[in-house]
Amino acid sequence: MRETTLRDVAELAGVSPRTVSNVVNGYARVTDTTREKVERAIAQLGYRPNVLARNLATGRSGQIVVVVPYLDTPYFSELLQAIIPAAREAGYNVLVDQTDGDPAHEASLISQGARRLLFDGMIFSPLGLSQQDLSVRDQALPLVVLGERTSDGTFDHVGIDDIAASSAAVSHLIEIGRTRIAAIGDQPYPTGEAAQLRTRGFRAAHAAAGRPVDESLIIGTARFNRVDGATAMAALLDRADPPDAVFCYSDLVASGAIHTLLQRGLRVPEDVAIIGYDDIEDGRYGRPTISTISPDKKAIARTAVDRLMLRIGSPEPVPGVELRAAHRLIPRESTLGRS
Amino acid sequence: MRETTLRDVAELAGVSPRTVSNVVNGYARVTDTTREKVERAIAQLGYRPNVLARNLATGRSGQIVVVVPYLDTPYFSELLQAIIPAAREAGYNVLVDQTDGDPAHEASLISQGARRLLFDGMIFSPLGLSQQDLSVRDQALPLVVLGERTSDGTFDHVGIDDIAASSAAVSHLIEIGRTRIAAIGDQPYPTGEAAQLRTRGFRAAHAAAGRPVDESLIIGTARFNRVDGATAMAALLDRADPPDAVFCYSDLVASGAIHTLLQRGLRVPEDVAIIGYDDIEDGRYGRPTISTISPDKKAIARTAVDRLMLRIGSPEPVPGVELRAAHRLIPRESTLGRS
DNA sequence: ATGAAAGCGCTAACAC
DNA sequence: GTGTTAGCGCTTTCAT
Repeated sequence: MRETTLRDVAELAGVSPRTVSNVVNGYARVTDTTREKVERAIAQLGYRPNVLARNLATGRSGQIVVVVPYLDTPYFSELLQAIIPAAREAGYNVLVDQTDGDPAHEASLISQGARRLLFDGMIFSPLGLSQQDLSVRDQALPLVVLGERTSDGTFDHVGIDDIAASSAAVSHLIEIGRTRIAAIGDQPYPTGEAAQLRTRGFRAAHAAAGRPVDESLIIGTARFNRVDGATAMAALLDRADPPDAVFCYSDLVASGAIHTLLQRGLRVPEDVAIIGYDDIEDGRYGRPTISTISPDKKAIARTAVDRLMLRIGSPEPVPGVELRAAHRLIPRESTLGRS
Repeated sequence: MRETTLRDVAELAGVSPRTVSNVVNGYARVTDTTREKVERAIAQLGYRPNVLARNLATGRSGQIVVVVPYLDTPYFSELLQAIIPAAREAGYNVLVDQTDGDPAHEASLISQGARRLLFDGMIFSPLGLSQQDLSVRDQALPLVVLGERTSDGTFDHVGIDDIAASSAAVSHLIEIGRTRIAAIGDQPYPTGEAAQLRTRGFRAAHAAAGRPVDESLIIGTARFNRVDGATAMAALLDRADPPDAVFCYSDLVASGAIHTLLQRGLRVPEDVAIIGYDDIEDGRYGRPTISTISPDKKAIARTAVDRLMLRIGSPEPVPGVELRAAHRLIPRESTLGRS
């Protein structure tokens, strides 16, 4: 059986398609009697607008896509959890894509307009893409970038002040009296901009305290996963002069590091204090609970969606801006011990 | 500037739109010379098909929607992580929706066809919906249901054998010599079908071992989160006769339970052994690592997508079937201790 | 406030 | 193998 169309409704109600459209979309003012007639016809026929047809006619899809490197990384899933309701509130559905951090995949997503018309805008959290790559893109696509990037003026960037946040984390370690502080997660290459900001914060905190940085205590990792943290921590412990505190570039890394420490019979924070980054839910329930930097995810989500809506709605190009969400230091057991 | 259309390409190449369409979609065979001409024109104009127009013409959107209760629950994000690539392989994009377990939201998603045409099919993991509710739905929407449900014949259901899996978990606790085994997570009401299967497995294992079930050791929780596990465990420990083992209905519940135990200075598994369900990544890195039932998530994802593709592709209604993915018991430190 | 009609850009009968 | 053409169902300009 054919689906009932707007035209069917118009016929039954004895009005033109135009009027039905007006009623459905609440555009122009319609007489109450007309509206009622139309609504009765809609109800009677069980009419529901064909979104596909509307999309073609309007040239908009009512969808945005959110691109993250890994969906099963708690930070991203928690962020997505916040983005989806915000987008829905704005009348948009959310498509999700994950790139596995693959630079080629990421590049194709922002350059190719193949799927351009499938979504009206994109919220993108790049991983394998350098700042350079980010600028070679389809300018027509409204874009908001998350994470540790800098806007080149053609898109908005929403993040927290990573250097300040990292510095606060390390300062906290210094304040509780630690003297040999390591960092796990550096990525000193073009696509590692995110990590490098953390490292700069690490250095800044040392400088502020008048402490020298032991470069050998800055450990690189390919990713920010538990296994990376576990491995790096093991390497640190195998040295002659292990650290008494570690700034981990994510809570997952911290979780992995703690795992290694406990497995070797060391105590956290008595022997080694640990602080992470992201404030994922795990960190609040592990043993010990993980001290961390908490980015305001709700604010990030809302800001990103709001800016994207603004871009989508604006006929002229909107200049790209840098937007900072709040963050705060949350000390927990992994630096303060059991209370 | 207007976007270049298929018609522009046809004109430049000196062929009909039909032929261009054929080339783009690889439908009918096209002469090599013609194809080359067309492809050159496409490249020259930077033509890219308008997906919206194609959608309207074909009546299909090339999108499926995956609906889960909570995106930031590791089990679901891990599942989604597996579903997305599987769907992409089949040529589909994935829309994501989360319901917060809200029955009204869930019901509207499967009944209202308002957004029907936005996706060709749905993979749905209901939470607040009873089996009853599930049957009152838009029959036109190809649907695959995940989790602990039963197909009513109009949709497919993909899950694992929850009773057998739960029974295996509890049998494992019995085998390691535990005698007072509790269960955390029961939900003895219409929307708690999932939990009830686990409880049945709990009973089955006791029966198989010729043990009576202490009904007072079956603790209900509203959800399967860490906080629920932590609270329920505390209640169990406050009793005169605490258990020496607990079967938790999810790894998150197990994680919460362990949190409470350690906080009270009890040892896991020496004092209380814990086994969970889901095999989320956290469980492999906590301290202790969590014994669990591991559903084959990749298999679930692939099976669900395959079945959905089959439903979408079939003109006649496809009879709904029950599909079981594999599961296995993974004993870890929370029952076996440190190795 | 409502009607008539022209597309939106593509697909797919139907011919040749 | 390729051209012709009629929609897909809606929005929206232009009249009235």
